[in-house]
Amino acid sequence: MAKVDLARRAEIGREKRARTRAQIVEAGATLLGGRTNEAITVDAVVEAAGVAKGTFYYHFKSIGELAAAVGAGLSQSFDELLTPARLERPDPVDRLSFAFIKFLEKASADTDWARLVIQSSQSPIEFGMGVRANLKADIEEAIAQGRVSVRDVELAADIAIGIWLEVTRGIIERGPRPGTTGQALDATLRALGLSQR
Amino acid sequence: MAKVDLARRAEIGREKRARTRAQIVEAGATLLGGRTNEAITVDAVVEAAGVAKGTFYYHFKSIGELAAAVGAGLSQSFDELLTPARLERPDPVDRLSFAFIKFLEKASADTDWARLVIQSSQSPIEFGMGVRANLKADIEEAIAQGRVSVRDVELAADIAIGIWLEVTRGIIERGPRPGTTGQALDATLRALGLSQR
DNA sequence: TGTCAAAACGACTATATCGTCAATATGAGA
DNA sequence: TCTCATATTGACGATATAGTCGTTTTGACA
Repeated sequence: MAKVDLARRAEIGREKRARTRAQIVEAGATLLGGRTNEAITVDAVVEAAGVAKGTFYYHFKSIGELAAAVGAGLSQSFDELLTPARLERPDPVDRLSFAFIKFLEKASADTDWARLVIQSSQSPIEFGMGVRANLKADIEEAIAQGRVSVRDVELAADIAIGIWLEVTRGIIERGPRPGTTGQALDATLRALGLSQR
Repeated sequence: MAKVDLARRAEIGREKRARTRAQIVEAGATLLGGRTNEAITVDAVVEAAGVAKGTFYYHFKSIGELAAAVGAGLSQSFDELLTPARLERPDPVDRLSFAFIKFLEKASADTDWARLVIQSSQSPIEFGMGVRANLKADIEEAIAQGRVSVRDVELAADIAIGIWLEVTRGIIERGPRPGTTGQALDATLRALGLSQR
């Protein structure tokens, strides 16, 4: 009777499910990044993803849940950009500088990604917090070493994040310019009052 | 026959019109500042303003037109904050510093205003452009005097605006802290590589 | 090739929001 | 008090979007 392997069936299901789900998440990311101010609709998402409406609700309970999934993907892209190089850098300022440059290069190369980050930065609910936590840890370490003139960690984080976000907006708006990345980093380090090691 | 003064009638109308219109604009400003991500609705505006739906459409063609009116009011508040003091300051760095401090103080004192500015900064369509133009003029003058190490005016503007916006977000999020305003200004001047006169 | 559980579909109802318009209210001056 | 141009009202039909659900398709495996 039990001739079918139910576990295998479920696995197949999971794989197919993952493909379609990825389509929807990608469409959602594009729409979320490109919106001006009005909210995105389920109809717009399913049209962009090329799936039926029922399929959307099979995968997500609401647009909010989709947005959360997009945010999770964004978090992952940040981690992938950073994690490998973080461990091998003992100096907090090196880590901070590396991340700053890396993110800015990514934004220059992938405008859609940049738009999405900018949009997501509006709601600091979950995604931006991880990045900020890393940044704050680096700054705190540098402060402890007496190398930062801005004493308030939160303020220092705001300064670095603010410069990064607005420079990224500039790249989106006016395109990447040679030298911008390095100059932006230098400006940020000066702003924090960082003395070289 | 012509016993009524038509011009006077029209004036009365204009006054009453202005009052109701102001109510709607104020409600719109609150909603636009407080929104998370979904678009605001006409129904929400009329409820907040305490007027009927028809009244909204009597004054505005759409939500977009209301948003434009709110943006115009915001522009005006910036000008009022600045203009009187701008003319009597010959030094561009003084002007820039004054504006930076003034805006930050205003944001600390009036959180609703700050929220609205943050939200409006997303769409650099018209409102933010005036502020940016002033800022760029000041920076350009300082660059011409050889006092700024960041040579790209657009980048310099992005840096100053970025710091201001994110510090303002911090104030909204975590409340104003003593010393933040001055430290943020110092950091901005360092970021731009400004040497004192 | 047939089976079947998971996945996808899309038509449908419910609800929200838009935008209109005929009717009513307002209020300064005659 | 009456007039009337202007402003305000809110019910209404039109449209857009949300969310449901019975039906159909898919595809690995027996």
